[in-house]
Amino acid sequence: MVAKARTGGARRLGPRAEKTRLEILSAAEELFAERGFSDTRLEDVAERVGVRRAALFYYFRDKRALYEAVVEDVFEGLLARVRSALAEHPDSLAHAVEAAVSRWVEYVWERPSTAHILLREAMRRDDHSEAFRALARPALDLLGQLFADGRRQGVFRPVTADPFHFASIVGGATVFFVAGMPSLVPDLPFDPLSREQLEAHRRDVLRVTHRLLGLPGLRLVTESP
Amino acid sequence: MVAKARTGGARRLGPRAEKTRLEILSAAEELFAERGFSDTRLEDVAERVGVRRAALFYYFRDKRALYEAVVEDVFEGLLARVRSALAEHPDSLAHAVEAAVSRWVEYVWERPSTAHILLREAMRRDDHSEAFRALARPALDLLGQLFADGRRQGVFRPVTADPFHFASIVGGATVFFVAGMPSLVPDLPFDPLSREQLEAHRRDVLRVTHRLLGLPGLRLVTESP
DNA sequence: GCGTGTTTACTTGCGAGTAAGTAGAATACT
DNA sequence: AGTATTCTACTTACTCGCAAGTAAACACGC
Repeated sequence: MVAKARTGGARRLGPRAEKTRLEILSAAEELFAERGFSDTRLEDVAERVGVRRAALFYYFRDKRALYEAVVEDVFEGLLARVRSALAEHPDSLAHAVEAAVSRWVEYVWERPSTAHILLREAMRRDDHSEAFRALARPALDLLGQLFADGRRQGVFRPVTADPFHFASIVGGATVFFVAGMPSLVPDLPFDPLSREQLEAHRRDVLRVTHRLLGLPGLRLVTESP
Repeated sequence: MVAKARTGGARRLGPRAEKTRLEILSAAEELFAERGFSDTRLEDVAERVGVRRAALFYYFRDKRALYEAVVEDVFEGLLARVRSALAEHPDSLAHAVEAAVSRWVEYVWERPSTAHILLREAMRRDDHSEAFRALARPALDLLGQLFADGRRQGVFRPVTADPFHFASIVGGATVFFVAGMPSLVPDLPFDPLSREQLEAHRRDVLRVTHRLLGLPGLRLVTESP
């Protein structure tokens, strides 16, 4: 029986090849983020890597599989980041939430594909990527748990602090700030994605967090003078 | 000289035909919103209307022109709505802003295509639709003017109340609430787009508005007991 | 029998996926 | 060591299907 699946998926790769694979992944991440799935030409991905289109099929079964790999990569990083932020403050829920929100904002800013791809995935009416669901589920559970704890402990506003609405606002705000506003408002006197503006955004989002959850008497950790 | 442009654009239409044109526009609005430009098949638009695909070209020059028409339609409505809300409170900026935010949330909720299409337009890296820019510009000017007034009158927080960041948060939150969350969190125990949840969202967004602008001592108009 | 609205039946181009071939490195064989 | 063989990482050159756009014919009211 000669190898049936000559093409695509998991196989052992030499170190050289592993590098190309990562380059493909990263080129694809940028393009999928910028243009979305359908408007991304594999031709263009290949060109960025400096390789022929057909080479992509050596590493990934098809376009979809490449996309899924990208999604997985991006969201795994995100979830890990938020988790680690929460873990930094095991004693204070309020501080943990602040840290998590802060890190969320930073991650999205550092890797803007996150914002674009998250938005694109969120807008799909048909079913999501395998990869996406695999990460969305635990993320939501985490959030749910957090709110349950926060309300039980009396740290969060009793009734109106709701994970769903909180996530809409904080999630939406940052994702839109990074992925939407810059192109929406094209000729600004400042760079909307500069470090400075990021800090302004984070400050606002923390204020909002504070207000929505009703965190009692917390000075914002990163508030500027 | 026989008619050169047999196809597309502006022409006088009988009342019957005007109706079909509107049906096409509305079917296209839904599909473009759901799937985006590239993933929308004119075939499907036609089918919804109960007409053959080729008929669309009688009313619109090409796919792009149809899309532009949809965008124009949606955003004109939005801008008008917000303008009229502002006009309702010529004496109090604070109330005017609250009304505008409230109406914005409602409009997006009533016509969710707004959220989807706005997001899709905002994510484009290439240049926007003619129709979109034509509406974005005055909307932004309006916002800028509003903030200038608000700060001059001392109604808004002096330094940190910035139109760009404010729009990121309030705009992003609502748009994401309507267009993103429902599919992001698929099996919720409640309908995220019910009237009830809308009210919860609006309440939160007004709180956020209040906090970000530093509106002095305003009881939220729609706060529930 | 003429314009307005709609159809059927094409053309065309583009982009995903495939098949087969190949240079060169790695490994095996004597 | 030197030659043969196999594998790895690609390339070139196709196929194939789909969806936009076009041309010409056609229905139906006036």
